[in-house]
Amino acid sequence: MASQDTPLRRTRRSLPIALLRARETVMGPIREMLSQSDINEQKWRVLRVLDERGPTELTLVAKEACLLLPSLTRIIRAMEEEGLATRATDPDDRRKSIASITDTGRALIVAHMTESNAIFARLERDFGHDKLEQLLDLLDELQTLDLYKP
Amino acid sequence: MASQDTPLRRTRRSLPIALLRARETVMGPIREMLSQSDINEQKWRVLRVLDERGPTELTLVAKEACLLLPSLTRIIRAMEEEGLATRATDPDDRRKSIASITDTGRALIVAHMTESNAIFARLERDFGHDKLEQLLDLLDELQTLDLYKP
DNA sequence: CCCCATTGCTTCACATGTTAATCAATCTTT
DNA sequence: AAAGATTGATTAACATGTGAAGCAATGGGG
Repeated sequence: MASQDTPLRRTRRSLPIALLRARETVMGPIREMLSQSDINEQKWRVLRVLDERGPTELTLVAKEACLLLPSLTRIIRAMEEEGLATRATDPDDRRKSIASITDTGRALIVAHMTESNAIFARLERDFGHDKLEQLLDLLDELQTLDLYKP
Repeated sequence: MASQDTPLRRTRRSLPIALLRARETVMGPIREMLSQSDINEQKWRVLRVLDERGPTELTLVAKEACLLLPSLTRIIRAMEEEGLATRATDPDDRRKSIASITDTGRALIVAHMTESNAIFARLERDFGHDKLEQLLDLLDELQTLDLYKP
């Protein structure tokens, strides 16, 4: 019984948990939106990267979409089969594979753009423009830290 | 070719991506620490919840540890087999299952507490105490929003 | 008491996350 | 140019994420 009277770790606000919950708040509505198209959050991120950057090598797609390469390998294969993306070998370095979005993929973005914009408009309205910018600034700066043991 | 010259969506800072990257920055060192004990991030979260709250019903554990119940079912089963947690049926409501941490589980927390504290100390030192508090405030407030379609 | 909706949890099926191993292409070094 | 190291990507194995279905226990009306 003594073991549950004295937690070994102080109860305090946990940044990892706060980040998880905040993500859930923002992504919940996005996931709901995407569920109407048999597409998920990861494919949506890849689509947007390919749309914004044009043909892009997989390593960079993974970095931009916050995916590990093994995950991206599977996802991009599925997206090829669904006609959302195509791939080609980089002629200058045949190790590299370069992915591109298709017109079908673009159509999918178009189909969801209005609602996606509406979700972020609600975020900006309810949270406040300045606080949102402030939050993005803090998160951007946090990303630059290196917390691994010195 | 025209299709890749005109991204359909403006390139702008993405909150979902920023949250993912920030999480990676913070959790990377934690994962590295835990990898020395055959324990992962999820089990670590569950351990901490059980340590801080004492015996807790699974639904609440899931909420606190940011896990869905199907995931928790598997994780807690593994933790039982590893001797990190125990379970019992709530006598007042036999649908509920109440989980508790074991001494072995507590020992695991003790084993990592120094390094865990060091990681968060580096975070506070490099990021700044005030900015960290500010970030936590913003994230806490973000969590309270409801962005689902009205 | 019985129907029946609800709650708490589990199971299932499939997708992604993660690490390590593997492989081919490329680069470095000699 | 050959040996060794590195890079880009895939595969494999196992864990978690996720939505839907299922099941037992509970709680309300009628």
